[in-house]
Amino acid sequence: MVGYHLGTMRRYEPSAIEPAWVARWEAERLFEASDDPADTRPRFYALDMFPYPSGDLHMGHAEAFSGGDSVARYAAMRGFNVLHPIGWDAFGLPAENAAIKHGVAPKEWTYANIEQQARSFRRMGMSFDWSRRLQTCDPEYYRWTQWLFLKLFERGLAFRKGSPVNWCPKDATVLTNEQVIQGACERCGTPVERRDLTQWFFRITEYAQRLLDDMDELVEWPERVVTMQRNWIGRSEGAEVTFRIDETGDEVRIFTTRPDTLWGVTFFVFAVEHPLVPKLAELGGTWDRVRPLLESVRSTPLTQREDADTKEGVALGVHAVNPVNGERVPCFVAPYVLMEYGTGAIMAVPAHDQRDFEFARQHRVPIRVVIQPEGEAPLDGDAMPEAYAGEGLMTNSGPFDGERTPRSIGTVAAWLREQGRGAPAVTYRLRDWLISRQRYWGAPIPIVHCPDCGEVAVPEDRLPVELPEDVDFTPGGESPLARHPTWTSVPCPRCGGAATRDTDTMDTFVDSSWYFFRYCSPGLEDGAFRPEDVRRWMPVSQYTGGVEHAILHLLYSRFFTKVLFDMGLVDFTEPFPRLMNQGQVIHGGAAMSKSKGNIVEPMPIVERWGADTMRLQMLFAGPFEDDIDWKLIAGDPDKRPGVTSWLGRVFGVVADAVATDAAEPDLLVRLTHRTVRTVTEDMDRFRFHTAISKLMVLSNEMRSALDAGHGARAAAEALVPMLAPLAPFAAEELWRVDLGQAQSVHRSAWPSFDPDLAREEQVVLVVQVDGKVRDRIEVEADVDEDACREVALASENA
RNA sequence: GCGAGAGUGGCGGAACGGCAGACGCGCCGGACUUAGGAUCCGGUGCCCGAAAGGGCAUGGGGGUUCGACUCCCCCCUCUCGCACCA
Repeated sequence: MVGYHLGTMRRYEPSAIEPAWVARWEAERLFEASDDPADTRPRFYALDMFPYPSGDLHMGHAEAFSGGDSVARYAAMRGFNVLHPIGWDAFGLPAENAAIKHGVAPKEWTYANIEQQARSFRRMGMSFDWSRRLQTCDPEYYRWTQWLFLKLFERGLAFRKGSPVNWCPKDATVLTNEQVIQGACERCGTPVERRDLTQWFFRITEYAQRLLDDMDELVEWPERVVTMQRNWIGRSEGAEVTFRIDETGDEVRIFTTRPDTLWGVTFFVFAVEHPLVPKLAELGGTWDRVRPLLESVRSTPLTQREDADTKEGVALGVHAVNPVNGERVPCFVAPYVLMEYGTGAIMAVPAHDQRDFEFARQHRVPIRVVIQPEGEAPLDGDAMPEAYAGEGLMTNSGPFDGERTPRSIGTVAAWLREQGRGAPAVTYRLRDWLISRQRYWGAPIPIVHCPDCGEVAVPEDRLPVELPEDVDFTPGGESPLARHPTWTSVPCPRCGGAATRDTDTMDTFVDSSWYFFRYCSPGLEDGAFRPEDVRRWMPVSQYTGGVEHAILHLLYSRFFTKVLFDMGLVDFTEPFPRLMNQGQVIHGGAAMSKSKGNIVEPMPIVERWGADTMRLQMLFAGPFEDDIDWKLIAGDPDKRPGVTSWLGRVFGVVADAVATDAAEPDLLVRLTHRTVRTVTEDMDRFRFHTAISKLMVLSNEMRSALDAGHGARAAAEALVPMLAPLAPFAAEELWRVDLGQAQSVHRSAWPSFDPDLAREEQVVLVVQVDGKVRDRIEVEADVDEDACREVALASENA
């Protein structure tokens, strides 16, 4: 029975069916989450990282949302009350650049792009609850971003301090690191300078330990994301030790992870920005040589600061006294010591730290060995080729000679505390979160600066502090808000006197650190969210998005959640216990970019072959978390994609299955049950590509059965719902039209299976002796090892 | 340098320690066609062989096991993070 199948009578025409189902689903309000307290279904919060509206959707969105939408639809079919919202992360610099470049207002540009993306999402058939849609640039949203700022301000978690920025002297404007190209302004080519501004910070460092601890117990994330966060927080254990400057009596604290090497200190180094440096250089008579160093570092753009040479540095002409042995060692100032980490000054042990070693060689400072490796020739400070950072026995270390390191680290730290010369200490690499941006298109910081009262919070009932629209975007000068003629002037909320608004706006990461709470109480006018709504929906059941947000966005959102917990507004501390990262979509081995001319866009594919094809191409390409090289999986763009042909065959096979009432062969019945079992396992683990391949096997077997004159109706009734999360339009069409179901497939139950029928019947046991195949025996699939051995030994034809 | 992950056909990729390469793309041959970018049938890891059949194969080398892509040790390569963090 070859040649034309009955199935060719049922044509698959995605462009004809897909838009009609979009309209139907919306009319039926199929994807709105239920807040009805009488709804007893367990809840499921399927969250996708919300997009930034720069133009239309790109392939990365198509990949991420194909996966996220499958998760949401599958959960609904498994009986969950699903919340699957969408919104836009809509503030940010690109809108301002568009204003400068094309003369279009940031607001117009942003909303036009959002509308475009919203249309594309609808066309793709994403199962979003559109009634909860939000945009972070809406005053009704950023009003609550500002409110959250004030809550942090009240708790002392928002504060101002001086901090350097990249500054272009010609354009008189602050530049982001990305706007600095090889030390020069990207727009005018002028060399960039550093400038200190007083800026707002969030005190995330106060939460460093909790951010670390909660990861161990409360989140199930990809290992690499956990590792990245852990490294970013960068906890180090060691000791704090106080040195005294001999010439002035100043006490200077340092942090070290190696207190066991204290007896090997031969010099002492200050960061260039350390406040004692000018005074000490003056006293030491070295100011003439120190000042040029300070100035050269000052004029180095922030982006190039870390390229500095480890060996660079200048002696201060003063000495520090080592508290453990009273020795006087020379002090230096050097760029390799960072003001931001630790205390901004270090003890230097060249024998056991490579950077100290190189510096010592350059500046002819003695190298003294205080850790000797065991069972090797003793190290000689004058002859060693590099620092020794390994284990060994302490030596030349007074009371601790012979102690074994690294165990001795704790011993020495405890001793320091007893002696009052220091104490065990912990330091983090994490720094406070700089949220000030000298930009227009962001949420204004709701603070008024009063000459008499200082920093005054804008009262909550006067939020939002709205962005003015009549601003000047021409480049140059201060930020548009600072230049505005009237917006900045405002009476002080406390004393009523003349005062000025803060003209900084907030980092857009602030906007995106709480949007998932807002989705729980859309449009709420008297609060950021209702605690009972958040209690019902959160924490998020499954978060889907790019690994590029592995550090900042996730860390900041976790921080906000912990602050809200401390405020008593939420009853959990981790917002996203489960996370999955989609891979990147690349093209020809490289990221897609305009300059490479290798951009492929999803919407033309959707228009030509259908949204289901686009989804299946993405999901079938490989594991969801792996990168996809479009060039390798897509083939000729004018040829019908393989997955489209498959959907066509599914249409044929389902139509044929409906048209016959012949009995189904046992083989097909068993395959159907087995497929339900294994596809369910795949969907539970987001193994979309293997789920699809198993559905292909089932549809192929159905074809064979039908061609042989058998039936396949029950198989079709299992196949179509399993297809629903992956190719929602095709499945809906087949379910409601061909299978004649009244209700949407997306609100029907996920198919179940009979464990007896779903069992693998038999497996072939290959008996090998010394690598040679001796026998092949059919055994029941679920026999245990002992039974196997018995059968094998019994049958062995040796 | 430190950390994480990965090496399987021409390609994307499958494979609770049990017939490696499922499923698909591509390619080859055929059918139907004015045509094929549509559809259908068959073949397709490599080598020897007309065939039957045999040999070799999961980055390399060891080990555990009746049996290893899978578990253990060493090495090589690649990708991705972080990178003067005291």
